[in-house]
Amino acid sequence: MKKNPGSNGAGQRTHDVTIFDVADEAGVSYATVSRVINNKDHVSPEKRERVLRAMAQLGYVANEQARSLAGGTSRVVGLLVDYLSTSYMDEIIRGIDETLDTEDYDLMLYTTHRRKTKESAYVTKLTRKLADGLLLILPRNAAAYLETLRQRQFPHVLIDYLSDGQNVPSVSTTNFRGTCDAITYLLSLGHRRIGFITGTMEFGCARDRLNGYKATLKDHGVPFDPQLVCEGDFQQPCGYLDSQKLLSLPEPPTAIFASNDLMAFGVMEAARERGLHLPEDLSIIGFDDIPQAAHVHPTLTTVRQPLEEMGRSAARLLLKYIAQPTAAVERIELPTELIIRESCQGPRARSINGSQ
Amino acid sequence: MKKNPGSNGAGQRTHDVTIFDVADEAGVSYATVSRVINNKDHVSPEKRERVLRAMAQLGYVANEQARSLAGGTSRVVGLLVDYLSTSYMDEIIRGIDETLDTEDYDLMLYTTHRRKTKESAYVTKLTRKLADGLLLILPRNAAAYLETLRQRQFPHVLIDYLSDGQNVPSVSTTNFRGTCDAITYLLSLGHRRIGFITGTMEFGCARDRLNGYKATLKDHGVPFDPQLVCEGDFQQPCGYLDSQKLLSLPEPPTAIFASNDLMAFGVMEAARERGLHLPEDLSIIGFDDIPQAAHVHPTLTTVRQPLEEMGRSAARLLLKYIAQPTAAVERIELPTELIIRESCQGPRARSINGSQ
DNA sequence: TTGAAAGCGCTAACAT
DNA sequence: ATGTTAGCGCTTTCAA
Repeated sequence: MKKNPGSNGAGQRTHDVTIFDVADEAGVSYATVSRVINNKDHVSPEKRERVLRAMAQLGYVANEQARSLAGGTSRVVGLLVDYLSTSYMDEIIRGIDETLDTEDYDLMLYTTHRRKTKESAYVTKLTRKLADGLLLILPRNAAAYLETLRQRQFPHVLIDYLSDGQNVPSVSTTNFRGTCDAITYLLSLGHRRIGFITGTMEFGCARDRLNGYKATLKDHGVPFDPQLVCEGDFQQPCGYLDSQKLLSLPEPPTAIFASNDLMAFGVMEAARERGLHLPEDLSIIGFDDIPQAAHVHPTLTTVRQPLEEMGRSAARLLLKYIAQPTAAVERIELPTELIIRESCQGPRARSINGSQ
Repeated sequence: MKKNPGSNGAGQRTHDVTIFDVADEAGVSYATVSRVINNKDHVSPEKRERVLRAMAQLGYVANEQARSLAGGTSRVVGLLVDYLSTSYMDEIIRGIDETLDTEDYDLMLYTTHRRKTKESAYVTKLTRKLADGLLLILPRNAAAYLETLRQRQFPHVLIDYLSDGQNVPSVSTTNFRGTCDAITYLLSLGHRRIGFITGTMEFGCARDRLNGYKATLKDHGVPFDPQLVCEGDFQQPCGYLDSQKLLSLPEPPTAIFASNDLMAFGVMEAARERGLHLPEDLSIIGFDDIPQAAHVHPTLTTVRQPLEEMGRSAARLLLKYIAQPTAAVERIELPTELIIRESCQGPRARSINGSQ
């Protein structure tokens, strides 16, 4: 006794409307309905029209689970992130969303909240056909499962992951170059003692930025002073703390480069608390250009990463791998751009040009 | 000619390991394997053991799509949010995650990015068995689909949604009471001119906070001055702008209540830019107690919402509705708590006690 | 306790 | 162009 469409004795609807009901209503076979749903050829305009009307009338909505089971594709993309609280993530996700949306893909979110081991567990789960592909933003433990992903030919793209040497599908930006631009700019303003607050050093992007700093100083014949470098963690409080340290130096920096905007905000805070005027007494430069950067005071000069575009590129690349899993590994590197706002100017006292 | 398990002529594995393979390996029927997977009774310890071993050995992972199709439950919960960039969201999501994780549920994320109409579209989609339940944080357009959800008995819980009067499953906090506490505190410090920056007024929580402000003033016999109220939008730049306005008043406030921490940070910025010392020249109080509140300088006095607990409660309530869809509508209201830190003190000049 | 068998709603190959 | 049929991997009766 099948819980059958149509025949519901009592007043209440017993089940959701299926492809079957639509077929009934339109007076065609349910294969035809399937064809219409999937926009296949070989359906007469007239029947297509009838099916469409029946669908609308019945309020048919496809059961994704069933489509997935039958067709082997879930139209879901897994997204693995550490945490969500920064605009950095939000901007990237916006880009991902946008791209996936046009292709009618959904996003499954897994936040590890810094529980490193969660990453692998989630990856295993997603891989099992729950998702068609996997996007990872700033993964911490990628090495643990990257090989599995590759072997299983499970489509995946990493965002902002730089594994020196490894050939992994990824989207990143010109971290090295971007930092060079920033430091060069500071140098051109006359700064010679430039403080540097790193990001979390386990990330390749953080290392690249530090390297950019060192290389630029060297290029310009400015000696590298290890005292001017503090290790940060990409969080605002750390920027605050590190800059305290930097500003307490016997010979403090006249400018500080923070490896992301959030830490730059911390620097601003510390500077202001010491009664320094910005940017007269201290130039500050960040990295990312999150929306907030344009809204602090003074507005923050920073190295812009095209976050939204990173998300879009990653999603597009992933979609490509989903369509053809054997496509060659691509490593997309998007250009950064120095956005000059108000937070930097020439150094006050020991100015190179000795003015004032 | 079925693409059959086991019999893969060539070297390569043709398919993922299924319940079928496990049954083969363990020498039992696949129904038994299903029983083991679902922790059902009526399986001899010995066979259970064998199945378990086979599963481990083969690295079996269930296909959630199939389980869902067959069993009618997807073990997925949909989460609808506007945007992600604030700790507010992250904290709540952390709580949701935690609870769902223990019950082995996954989270499907839909970010509307302020595109109001997206909400309804997503709700329809999720509803169609893609998810077992739906969680909405601060929905903007809830009225549009709440009735449908109710009629279909689709499990859903709204977070921080206050529809005056409507009986909707939800989790919120004592917005009114929390604001009263904050204003009372400011009053007790001697403040009489207290600026108020509202949240987005379309949200019930924002309205409740404003009401709390008005009620408290009235209770204490302090006349309400409309000039002291500015409409905000829960974003930092707005806090900055609104406080500029407030501080430019002929008779500026000696304290400002911002309807969330983010806007309070904006107030701090504006105050500092004007050369005001905090908290001597201006007391500032926020709402939320996002992690950052403890890390700014001065540390922010604020009305704490138990964000993570809100997430947990909402998830728990949703799980309950999933288990029994006809359970009575519950509206959970969690208590807020005034967290006193450094950003408030008595007013300087026109002090009540006339000291200094 | 265990196995056999019938679907869940759909896609895709195969007929017609 | 359209219909028929065989599964996708699993849960769940129903027998045994």
